[in-house]
Amino acid sequence: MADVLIVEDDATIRTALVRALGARQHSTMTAPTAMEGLQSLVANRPDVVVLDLGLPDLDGAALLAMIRSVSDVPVIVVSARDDGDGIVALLDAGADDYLVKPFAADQLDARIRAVLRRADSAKTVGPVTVGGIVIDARSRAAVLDGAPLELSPKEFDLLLYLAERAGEVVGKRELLAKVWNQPYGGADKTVDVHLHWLRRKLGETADAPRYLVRVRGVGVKLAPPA
Amino acid sequence: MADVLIVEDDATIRTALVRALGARQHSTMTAPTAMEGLQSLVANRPDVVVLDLGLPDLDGAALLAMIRSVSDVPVIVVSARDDGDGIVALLDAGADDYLVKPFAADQLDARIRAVLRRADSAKTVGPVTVGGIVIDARSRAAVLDGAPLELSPKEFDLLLYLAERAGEVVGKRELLAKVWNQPYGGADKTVDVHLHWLRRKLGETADAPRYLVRVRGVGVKLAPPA
DNA sequence: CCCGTGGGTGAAGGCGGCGTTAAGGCGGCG
DNA sequence: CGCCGCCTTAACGCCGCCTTCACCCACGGG
Repeated sequence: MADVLIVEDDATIRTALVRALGARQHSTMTAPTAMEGLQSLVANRPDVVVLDLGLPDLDGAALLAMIRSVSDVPVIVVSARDDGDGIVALLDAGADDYLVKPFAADQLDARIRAVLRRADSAKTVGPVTVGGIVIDARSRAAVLDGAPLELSPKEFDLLLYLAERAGEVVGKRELLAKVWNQPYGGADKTVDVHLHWLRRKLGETADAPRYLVRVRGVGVKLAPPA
Repeated sequence: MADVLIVEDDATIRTALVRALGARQHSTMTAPTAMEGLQSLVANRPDVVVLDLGLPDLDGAALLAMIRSVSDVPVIVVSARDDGDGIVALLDAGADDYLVKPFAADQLDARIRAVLRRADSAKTVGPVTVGGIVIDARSRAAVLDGAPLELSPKEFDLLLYLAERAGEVVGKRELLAKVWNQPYGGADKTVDVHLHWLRRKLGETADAPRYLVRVRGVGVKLAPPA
C-alpha cells in the first residue's frame, strides 16, 4: 500500500505498529530517534511519516520543521496527550494529521490512507491548454504566458468554449446558443463585442490575430499561433 | 447520550457502572460473559462497548477479535492491572481506549464521550490547509498564520466547506444547500453577510482579497494568496 | 465601379450582482 | 427572567458587466 516511516523511541509500540501496519499491506521502516528518522527520510523516501512526539533527542516540533525543510512528505503526528494548543501549533507547522494515544491501528491506517489520497489527488482533472493559454474551469482562472488573465464571466465562458474546441471553427449562432443560452435570435453583435474584448486581453488585434482567428462568413476558431 | 454495552462478570461492579452511567444520561445493557456480550452486541447494536478483561469464559483479547470480526463499534477495555504490554496488544487488536481499575465513573464517562466523538468524526478525517489557514474539523479550530481564529459556528462551517474545495469556485446556491441545509430558495444574502464577516476575521477586504475571491455571477473560491 | 454583407471599434445606458450596515428575532446560558 | 451571541433579513448604493447602437472599414460579387 505505502512505505511508512515510523519515528518512535518506545520499542514496544514500534514493533506493534510495524506489525499492525504490515498486516494492512504497508511497508514499514523505523527509527528510534529524530536524527535517524531524518536520515532514513532522505535515504528511503517514504510515502508517509508517522512521528511520535516523545522523542529523546529532539522536540517533535523541531523535527517537523527539519522534515519540512527537506521534503513535503505527509506527516502524521502521534502525541501522548490531548493537548489542543500544541496540536494546533503542530498542524500549523506543517503536520498533516494527528492521533492521540492510545489509538486503534485501524485509526492509523485510515489516517494514512486519507493523507495519501489527498496527496495524489492534487493533480487530477486537468485544465485546457491552447498554446500559451491555460484555462481551468473549476477555479475559473485563465493564464496567458504565465500571467493571470482577468476575464469577465462571459469572456471566460466564451474562451473556455472555444478552447474546448481548439482549431475548430465555431459559428456565432452556436456561440449564442451554448454560451449565451439563447436558442434562437439575439443580436449576434454581442458576440463580436466580446470577441473584441477577448482579443484585447489576449494581447492581439483583429488585424494581427494570434489565437482568435476570424473565418469570414462562418465564425471564429481558437488556435495556437503558428 | 449513548447506548453502552457493559461486559463484566462481577455483579457488584456491573450494577455500579449501570447506575453511574445512567446518572450521566447513558442507556446501559449488560452481559456477564463474553458469549452473552457478543449476542447482545449483534442484537442491540450499542454505540460503545465497555469490556472487562477478567471474564470467566474467554480471554479478553479473543473476545475483542470476535467483536472486531462482526462490528467496528468502539471498545473501551477495562483491566485490573496496569500491564503495559498487554494493553499495547489490545490496542493493536482494535481497542479504542483503556482504563485501569480502580477508576472514577467520571473517567469512564469522559472516555466514552471521547471515543464517540472520535468515531463520528472519523469520516471527515484530517485538517485542511490553505495557504496560512489551517482548519481542523474534529476540534473545530482554525488558525491563520499561527494565530487562532475565533469563528462562529456558521462561519466555521462555511470556511471548512470552502477549504475542502480550495481553488474551486462554489456557487451560493450550493453553499445554501450544503452549509445551510436549505435545498431550495433562501435569501442568498445570508451568504454574502457571512462571507463579509469571514473576510473581516481573515484580515482582508472585498476590494483586496487574500483568500476569499469573489467570482462575479458564479460564486466564491478560497485560494491561497499569490 | 458600386453596393451588400460581414465584421471591427468605440461609447452609452441600464441592469443586476455584490458589499456593507443596521435592525430584529431567536435561542442559550446564567 | 434578562442578557448576549448569532443568524437572518432588509435596505441602500456602487460599480462592473452586458447589451445595444452607430459608424466605420474590408471584402467580394454583380
